[in-house]
Amino acid sequence: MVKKEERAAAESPRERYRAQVRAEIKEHAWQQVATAGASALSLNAIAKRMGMSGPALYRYYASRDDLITELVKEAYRSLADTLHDTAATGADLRALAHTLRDWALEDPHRYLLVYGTPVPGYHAPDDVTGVSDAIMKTLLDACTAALAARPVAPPAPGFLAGHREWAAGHPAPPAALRLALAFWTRLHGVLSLELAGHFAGMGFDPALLFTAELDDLAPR
Amino acid sequence: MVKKEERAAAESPRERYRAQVRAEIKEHAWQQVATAGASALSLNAIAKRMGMSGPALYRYYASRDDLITELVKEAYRSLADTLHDTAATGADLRALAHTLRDWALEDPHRYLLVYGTPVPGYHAPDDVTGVSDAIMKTLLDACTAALAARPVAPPAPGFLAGHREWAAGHPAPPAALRLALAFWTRLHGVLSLELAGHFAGMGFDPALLFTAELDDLAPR
DNA sequence: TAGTTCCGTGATAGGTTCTAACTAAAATTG
DNA sequence: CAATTTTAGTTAGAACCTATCACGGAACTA
Repeated sequence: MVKKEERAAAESPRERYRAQVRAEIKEHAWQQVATAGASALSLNAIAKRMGMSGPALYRYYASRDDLITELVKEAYRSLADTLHDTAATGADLRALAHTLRDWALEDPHRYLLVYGTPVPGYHAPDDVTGVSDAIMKTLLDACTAALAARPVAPPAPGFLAGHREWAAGHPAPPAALRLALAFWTRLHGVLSLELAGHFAGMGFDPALLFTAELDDLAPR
Repeated sequence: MVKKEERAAAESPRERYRAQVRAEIKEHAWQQVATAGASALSLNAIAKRMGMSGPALYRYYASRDDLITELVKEAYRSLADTLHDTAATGADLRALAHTLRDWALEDPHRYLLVYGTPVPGYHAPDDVTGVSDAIMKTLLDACTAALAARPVAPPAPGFLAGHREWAAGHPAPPAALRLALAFWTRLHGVLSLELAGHFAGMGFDPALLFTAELDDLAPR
């Protein structure tokens, strides 16, 4: 009864098929999420569109929440990778912000899946904390660099002196922590209100407001 | 066939009964929203808890979306009233911000119902625009007063010069418009991330971050 | 008291997630 | 190569959900 599949990385054709079907399900799920939001995700509809009948999907995802969790994790990873790639080109904080906005506008529901109202019942799995840390790391790097290049007066550190375990040992000065937090919350404030349609009919371009907030965070 | 009920404010007992049942339904709905969020709202569950069977509720609310819309409008009104009441006592911008935060923490799902991810399918009715304007008016009043009392350098107006139709003819200077917008988006940024649990495990008090952002908006 | 209006019911249709039992095919084993 | 085990997908069904309809009876009106 010893598993013989321990032959390192060689995947059996069954596993490859399984992975492919899982990917196809996710693909349909993303399409559904992009058009109607996460709460409108229906396993039945996906199954029908894939030509198989309802319960078959439960071979691939234990539950609807499981699939949604997978989407959340993928979205998180996508954002982390996108930001990391931008940062790797030596981009500054401003470029990072525009990358974030582009990523959000590319698929608004995907952004809301990560940073919006938590979906019905599920709890964010522990897996995302790692990815979340990765996002925070690139953000902290950029903030540290921005402050080193132009030590503009930050919005005052203060309460962060004693609480920096969330930075996961990142060697960023308190001012960088404060800047990263402001970067995150302020840009999310503008972005989420824009994506939720709260600026509709106000007659100004949300992009300009985003840039204005960014100017305050990282002057050009 | 001339309606005789036009006798001013005298309501027929039927109408009173109807209004009372509608209120009771809303009460149960709020309770359900407060515990599990708007997407978990179930007409059937409410009916059962009220001791009557399913379809009876459709005499009082045409659909589930109708009930949710009612909740959204009520939440909007509640927020507008609360802010207005605070402002009426001569409170400044900082007090207004703390009123907002208290209101949000009092029932997080109610805040998310207004400013969070839009619920499944429905579209915000036009009724809310009036209440939204009322909120904006008290906010603009406070911002104008704050700038008059201490003309601290605002985060630069700029693009708002030409677009101020959303202020609904309010006699606020562009700097106040910019301040109001920053007030809204920044505090929402902190609040929504806090309510969604994104600060969990970071080891700092969200209230302090909120205050820090507020210090930047309206120095004490 | 007679008439009308309206509330609440049960039945029904169609939707969802998800479990259970069964079939059939494929991979692994002897 | 044959037998066995593992696995994919099916149908049936339970337990929910929203929403519509027709009907009986209660309540209000005149």
